Amino acid sequence: MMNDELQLALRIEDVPTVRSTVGQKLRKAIMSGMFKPGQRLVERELCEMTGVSRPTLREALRLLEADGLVTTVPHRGPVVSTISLEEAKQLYAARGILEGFAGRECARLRDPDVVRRIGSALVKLKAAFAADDLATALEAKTEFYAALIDGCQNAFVERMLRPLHDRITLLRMTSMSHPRRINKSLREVTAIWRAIQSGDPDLAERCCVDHVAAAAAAALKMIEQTSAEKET
Amino acid sequence: MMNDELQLALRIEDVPTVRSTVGQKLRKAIMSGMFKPGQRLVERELCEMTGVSRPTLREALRLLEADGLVTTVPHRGPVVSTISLEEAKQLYAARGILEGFAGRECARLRDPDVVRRIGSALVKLKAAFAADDLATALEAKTEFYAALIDGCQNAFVERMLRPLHDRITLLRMTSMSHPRRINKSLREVTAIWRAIQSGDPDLAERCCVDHVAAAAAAALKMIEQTSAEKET
DNA sequence: GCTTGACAGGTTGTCTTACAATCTGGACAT
DNA sequence: ATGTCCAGATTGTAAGACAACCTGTCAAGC
Repeated sequence: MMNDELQLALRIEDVPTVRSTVGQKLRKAIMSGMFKPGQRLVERELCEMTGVSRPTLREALRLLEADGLVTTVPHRGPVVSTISLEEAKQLYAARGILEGFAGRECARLRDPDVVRRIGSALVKLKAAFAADDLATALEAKTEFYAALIDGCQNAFVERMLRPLHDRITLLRMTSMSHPRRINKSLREVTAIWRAIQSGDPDLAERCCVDHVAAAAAAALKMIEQTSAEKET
Repeated sequence: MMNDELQLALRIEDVPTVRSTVGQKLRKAIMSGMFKPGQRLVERELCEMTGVSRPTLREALRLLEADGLVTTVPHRGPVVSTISLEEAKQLYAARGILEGFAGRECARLRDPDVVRRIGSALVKLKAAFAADDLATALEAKTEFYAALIDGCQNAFVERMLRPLHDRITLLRMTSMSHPRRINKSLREVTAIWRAIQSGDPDLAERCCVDHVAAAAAAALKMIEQTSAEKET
């Protein structure tokens, strides 16, 4: 007989309820820039767009709220979350801690499957970079992080890290960060991979932390620049 | 004129909407052991208990679900979350990372107010321990952690760490951990405080990590014991 | 006896409608 | 220009309803 918990876990993943579907749809809409940070999300409009009722839509909004993607102001309704410079710093700091741990654990466990996934994501990333294909590069990077996060074998870290990544892509929406950093970034993620492959936890953690720190520096610089322009 | 964001932040905190009130009520009910892990939460019963309508209640449940306090199985409804031994390990690991960071940051920033709050929580804890007053001791410990979490000045870490603590008290509900560890625990938190007070980030981090590791060891032992008894 | 299948009851998932409380923006008066 | 107040718009919440689905029971068949 099947393990009860496993059975439940599968069911939770597999059964797509309307609210989770709508939640995913809205999440994509926000992260693709269709809804911009600071924009109000009027419930009735969203209902018409998605074709669901208000109660269901509101439940879906709670999911996004929990991930920090939208902020609901009482009696004013949901708004796509904005982020201040200070908060952005904290966001990257938090990501650095967790991703450092993920890297360390990947190197410690050295699961062949994980190593393979990270490697293939890297190959794809390099190819996309060489071909100047930014869309594919973004996709490859997503795969890279997904493998890294899976690889640390910690459901809690996973559940915390995914929203942070989402928030960061949302942040990029604000700051329109140009991926000119891609070359340096490529070297950094390659270093992470090597450290994991060679099973060096300390090095892997350091590489991850450094990588996030570098990304943070670039992103924050961009934000400062943007907000400085706004002042003018 | 008041800063817009601050104004919003205050409003979000201050205006108690029915759903957040109900959410808090349910949270307390779960964490006080009124609802036990694994127990089904029938929506209509909860409606009658809290006196709110089903849509509102369901939104409140989404909040708890986001914190991991309840797990909603499609077409079966919400259940108070249970935790396996493996998950408990991951939970403590995640807490260790974040709390280590919190300790490090507290020591680095050395905010006088934070140091004071931690100190007074410790005094209260020691007094409660001496008087064998477990309720007050628990309260003091909550204050201690609250100060530590506030002190790291990172909203994201805060938002991640609080649910973890909630989950751990829920876990204690399962394993009925006797606080025999309190003496050792007291020494550990005192060490954390000293490290923070003396402004030694590395030491503070290590103390926090050790403290969580010790708590984890005790709790996991208890869980293993409990589940072993269950087998019989 | 054990497994399989169908049935009944209960619960959730979702929709519809409705209305009070509150916010927002603008007209108006000072 | 500033403050006040009103009307429109939107959210917060309630109530009722029904289909889909799960669970456990009970009978039929191997």
